[in-house]
Amino acid sequence: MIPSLSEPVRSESLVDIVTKRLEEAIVSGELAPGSRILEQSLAASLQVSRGPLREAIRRLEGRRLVERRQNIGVRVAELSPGDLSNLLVVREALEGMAARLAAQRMTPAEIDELERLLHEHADQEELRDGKAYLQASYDNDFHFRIIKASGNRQLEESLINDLYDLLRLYRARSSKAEGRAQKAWHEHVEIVAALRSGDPDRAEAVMRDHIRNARLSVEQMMPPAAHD
Amino acid sequence: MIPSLSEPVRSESLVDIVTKRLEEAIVSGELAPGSRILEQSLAASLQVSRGPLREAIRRLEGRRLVERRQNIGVRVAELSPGDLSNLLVVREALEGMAARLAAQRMTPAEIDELERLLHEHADQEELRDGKAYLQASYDNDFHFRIIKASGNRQLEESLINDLYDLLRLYRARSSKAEGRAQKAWHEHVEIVAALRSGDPDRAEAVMRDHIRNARLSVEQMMPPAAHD
DNA sequence: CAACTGTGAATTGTCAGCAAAAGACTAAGT
DNA sequence: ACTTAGTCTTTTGCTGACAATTCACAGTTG
Repeated sequence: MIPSLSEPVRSESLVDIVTKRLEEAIVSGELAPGSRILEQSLAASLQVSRGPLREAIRRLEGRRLVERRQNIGVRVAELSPGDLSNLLVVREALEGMAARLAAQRMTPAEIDELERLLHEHADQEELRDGKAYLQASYDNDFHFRIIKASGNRQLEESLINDLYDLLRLYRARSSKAEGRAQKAWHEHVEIVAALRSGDPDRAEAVMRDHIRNARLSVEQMMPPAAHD
Repeated sequence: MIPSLSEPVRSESLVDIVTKRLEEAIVSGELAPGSRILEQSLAASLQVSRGPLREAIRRLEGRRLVERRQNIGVRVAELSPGDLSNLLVVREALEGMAARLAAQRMTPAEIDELERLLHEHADQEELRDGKAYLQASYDNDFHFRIIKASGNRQLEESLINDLYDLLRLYRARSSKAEGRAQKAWHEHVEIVAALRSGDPDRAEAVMRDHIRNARLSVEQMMPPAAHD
């Protein structure tokens, strides 16, 4: 494809590229949580010098995706089961609010689109013969749409740029709870219904229930000693 | 004071020092929102080379306190009135949740302490002869205590390390609404009462009302055109 | 006189090298 | 055998220099 002439020729800075690459590697599990990052070797394999790499790492530090210890080195952040539970509490608060705002702002057309997504996924799931399965991309898409429909840019950034990245840190190794998929899908149906009703209180309550259930399901699978 | 022997002798890295210094300068208004940061001159005045300064800036980038544009430079983040309003919505969601959790965890002694803070401030305010005044340090202290009492480290970091810094960006230039001080104090009384009752729903509702009122007060003072 | 082009200064982006700290390994001593 | 001291290697922290880009301003042209 020929790029538009109005677009800049030059690509982003090395720091931007490296940041994205690292972010991708971390949330995908390519760089495992807790694993150490060696500047020299990583810089070599990315074909950049240590300067830009260090700056990219600093940015991820600000977003809590990596942790640095003085003169020791950088590690990919590691979430304890307790941290995960705590993050899901934060998510419950924020996405509950997002659903509240979305209920007041979403157009019927947008809600239709959301419902279409819902049924499309239901069909896919039937093909899989009832096997517990909840495709992450569908789930993300469903939630992202509602978050974006909130019309609150700060809320959107807090959730999508910060919180979801941290959550994916965990999701990279532990898959979703087994029996949750079908239940979660029905909760999505409830959410769409609440959004269509336009009732902010109901939308927030239903969304919070949904995320709270996800948290309880996760907590049930965790070693009880690790709850703190 | 003599430092504990178990503490390291060496100070933090230059990046850590510069990060703190910049953060302080930004939230205090010493570096005004929207103002440009020149690496060379700032590095010179801080007596460090550009490397550590750039890394510190990258960290603040990750926290959205500064914004960088390719080959142009770095600016201190600037919040529109709409952004402020949006941030207060996020705060309402998060601190509502913090109050909910705190209601279930705070000991009577902690609540007494909170109440002591409340009345101490009331006395100070009487001395000021009814003049509308809400000391920022008191207000922060009040809210911080509840946030920390939530026992949720992720929630605490989201609020204190991220959100409050962004909010202070704005507070640096526009002071609190005039008539709010007394009302806000009474709302604080309500919050303490709710916490003492141990009822999570009530605690969350009262805290959300409090922050929502603050937002509405701010929105009233803003140019209506800027609400988006 | 307006608009465009070209030149130079200022600023950001990147790199390589040096200094300092931490970690690993060996060897000696109790 | 276990601890301790010493040395060597690896890795991080920091600096200065160079390259690339942007911005400001003057000169030129229509």
